[in-house]
Amino acid sequence: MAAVVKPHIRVVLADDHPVVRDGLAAMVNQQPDMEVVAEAGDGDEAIALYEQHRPDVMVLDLRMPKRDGVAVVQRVLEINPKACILVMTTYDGDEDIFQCLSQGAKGYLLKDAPRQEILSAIRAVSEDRPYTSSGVAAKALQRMAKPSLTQRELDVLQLVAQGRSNKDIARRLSITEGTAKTHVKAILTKLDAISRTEAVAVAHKRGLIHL
Amino acid sequence: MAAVVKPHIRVVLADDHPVVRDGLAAMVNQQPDMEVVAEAGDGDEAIALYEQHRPDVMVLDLRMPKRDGVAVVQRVLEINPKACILVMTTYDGDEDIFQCLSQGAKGYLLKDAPRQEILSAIRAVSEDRPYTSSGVAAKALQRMAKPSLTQRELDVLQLVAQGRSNKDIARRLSITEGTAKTHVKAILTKLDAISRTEAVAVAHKRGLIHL
DNA sequence: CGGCGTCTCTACCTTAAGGGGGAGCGGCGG
DNA sequence: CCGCCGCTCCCCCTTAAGGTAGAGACGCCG
Repeated sequence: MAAVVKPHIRVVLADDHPVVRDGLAAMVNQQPDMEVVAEAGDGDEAIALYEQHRPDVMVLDLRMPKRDGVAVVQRVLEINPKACILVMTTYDGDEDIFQCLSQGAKGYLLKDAPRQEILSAIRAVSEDRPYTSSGVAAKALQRMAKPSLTQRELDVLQLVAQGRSNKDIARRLSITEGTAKTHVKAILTKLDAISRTEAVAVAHKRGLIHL
Repeated sequence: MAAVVKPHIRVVLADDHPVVRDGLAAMVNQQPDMEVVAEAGDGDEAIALYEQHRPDVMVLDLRMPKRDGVAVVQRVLEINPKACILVMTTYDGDEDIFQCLSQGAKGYLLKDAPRQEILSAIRAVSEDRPYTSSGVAAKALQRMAKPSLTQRELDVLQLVAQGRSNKDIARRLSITEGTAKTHVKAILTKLDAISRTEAVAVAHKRGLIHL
């Protein structure tokens, strides 16, 4: 076969909802310059299909069974550091998107974006141009200004969100109750919350935790 | 025009994500006996398009801007008590589905359902047969066994989930702090939680509140 | 009408949570 | 090498939260 003048953008989709995959596939396959070559329903499948098909673009849902978007981005970039990954999510408060982008995902997209935006995002990423949904850049700046939680604090926050007491948290993390309180106090300060329950609300809104 | 032997099932879709609407539309329009006649992106639009097109089936997302699924079900059934509504949601813990079903929605569906299930649900509802996603019946029974919260308790719970203190809740609801505590205590008992934070976690898991 | 559930309020008591400090220790980078 | 940061632990103190118990007012339904 001779060289094709206008090669298709080969796309792999990964989303746990069949209806979303169908929607994306319909949109993509309607384009003359795009083609869906595989669809994955969970994180493991996404990685396997990436390796198998080596697509130009991978469209990846952030929340998936077995392995979430962040982990998939990591693994795929290990396989191919030049992989073009477009991360998709439902909620714009998701903290994970920053993790994905800083790890090397080329683009980020909200699921409620209109057709045109989704398609142009795929095109941009396929040409190795970064794409970020409107407003995300602004959010990134806001986020930079706000104090970030340490890993330990995120561990504690997770347990707080489950309704655990300081004593309970201490037991689970093998630390003293006093230390647990210290972490909780740090969390309250950083999230600008008065009570642990408010901290959970704030953290959830910012996408620091997923209930 | 003569009578049609096999009339199409006319469907109106309502979902705030274009990609989901596309997916559903692609699935439905591929069927020889179905047809999407309109698509809505929010609750108000959904009601307007129902009135305008009088479809055989309305597929409705539970969480939508402007007016949520419960309100749309109510309004549409006021317009046409025989309307066939299929409610769709992402999370199976959603308490609202029971409200929709008891209000007269004909079917309930999870968004991560496979193509075949979605299509057969639409067919069932179009023939006025109820359809419920597997496991929902079981959940309904579980739910019946569990104590339900009063409206006032739900009001309090909502504020608790926002991280408000008892005193704050009392002010906002124009009651005394003691009464607020009484309500919170009732909530803790009914949800089988030790602390307010755990109550929020449990309530969120059961879909009693949306953060 | 008489009971039942809801919402309201009360008092007392125990425990957990939050605020304000200080301090030692290990790693990492200037 | 020294300082910064994260993790750990400790003190004391105030306040909020949770447990127990009782009671009055209203509306709904058998």
